[in-house]
Amino acid sequence: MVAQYKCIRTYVRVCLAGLRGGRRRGQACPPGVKLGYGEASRRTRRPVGNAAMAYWLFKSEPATWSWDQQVAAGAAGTFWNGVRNHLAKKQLMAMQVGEQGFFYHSNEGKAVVGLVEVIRPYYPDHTDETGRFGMVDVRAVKALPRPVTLDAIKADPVLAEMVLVNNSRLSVQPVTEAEWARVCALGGLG
DNA sequence: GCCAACGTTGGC
DNA sequence: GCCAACGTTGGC
Repeated sequence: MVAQYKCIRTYVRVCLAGLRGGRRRGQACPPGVKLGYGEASRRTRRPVGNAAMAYWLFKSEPATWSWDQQVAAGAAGTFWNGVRNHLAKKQLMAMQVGEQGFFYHSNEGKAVVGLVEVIRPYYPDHTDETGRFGMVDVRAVKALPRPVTLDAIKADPVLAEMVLVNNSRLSVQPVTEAEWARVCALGGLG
């Protein structure tokens, strides 16, 4: 295995490049190779042993981009472009691959209709001429059996602190674990 | 760096 | 379609 590389240094460099992400090379680093400490933190940019997952909410006007379109995009997902607000950008930048978010229909519908998963971390938004904003890729995970309406969210004391209630204009929002569980329950999941 | 004017979002 | 809330812009 190692012999295919000119030397062990080249081999380790290739492995590290794979770990840093960017494009997947299709091959994990073979076992038995010590990459040294810091591997996990390089992978996740989070302290080792802290696997806390964050939750999010993505707003979209169905006339612009609907849940049905998101579902149709399938496992390959789509980029979530168009964010032009620095607070929303901050949320996008904090997202980790594998984290989930609500898909919320604003204007028409006004309800959480499904769950999405982040499948690519923050990278530049090619539709932003200023070059200041970025985006992530998301894919549809599943629809809520029962959409959770804004009215239902506002009526629920557990959800009184949701950003959706208090700063409804923010297009990408953080969601607490308790809020996540509650909305999922109201939607007929879990 | 303040702040008025303006534009946009999104609930109603 | 109205308008409150919020963010951005640009003159000073």
